[in-house]
Amino acid sequence: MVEYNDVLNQTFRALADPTRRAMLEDLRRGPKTIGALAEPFAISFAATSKHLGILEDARLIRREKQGRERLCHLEPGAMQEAKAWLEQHAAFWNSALEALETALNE
Amino acid sequence: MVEYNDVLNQTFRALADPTRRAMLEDLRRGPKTIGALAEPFAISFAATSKHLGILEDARLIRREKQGRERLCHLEPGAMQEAKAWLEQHAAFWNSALEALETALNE
DNA sequence: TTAATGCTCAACTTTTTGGTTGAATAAAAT
DNA sequence: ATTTTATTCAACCAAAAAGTTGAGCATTAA
Repeated sequence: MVEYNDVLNQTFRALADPTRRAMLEDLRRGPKTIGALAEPFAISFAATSKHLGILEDARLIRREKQGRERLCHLEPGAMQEAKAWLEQHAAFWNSALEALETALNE
Repeated sequence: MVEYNDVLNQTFRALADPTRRAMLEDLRRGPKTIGALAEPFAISFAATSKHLGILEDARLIRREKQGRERLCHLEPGAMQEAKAWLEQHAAFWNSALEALETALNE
């Protein structure tokens, strides 16, 4: 396997799982404990913890110890590179389609 | 595993692999045959064909039969949903940061 | 102090992924 | 007509991912 951009790899991989995306969406409503995040899913606590570990490795969230609980927060910034990658591709298409349009109008 | 958005799943999964991202980037320079796409990588023809199958399933490319070769083209549009997802998240952060800034300026 | 709660860790299983090789197919070149 | 070229297919393999269960560790509540 090629390995030249770990950040993009980790980000896209983290986002490829619907459970993890749902957790990120959940966290937009504010910080939550692991238990609260696990609740909507039919998976074990440990599985949830693993998903959050992947999100944390990808710097998409941060886990903060708070007494015996752990609060998860969204982490800004990590998504930027992935977003930039997609936008660059979209830009390619926009310009390609514009060129086509221009050509058709001639 | 939860399964409520196959399009996002497939797109992000397809983009999570660096070989596949490199192939997409390669295709921005114009359509290429499978052989040409395989060339920069130390993997077999069959492996390349599989990667392209995943990209095709995700509607990121299209394979067009052309004689005994197959030309691959980038496919616009499929990336939009993934891009929109990321932009929505980024927007969340922008507004959160703006709110913070406003609060600090008071 | 003991019991319960919130979470992680370690070991294990199953499924998916990314790769291989060799045979099959279809078109092009000889 | 035969061979070479371009690609796919099928069967397989190893490693990674996603899940499980049960033990272990802090912290809080009784």
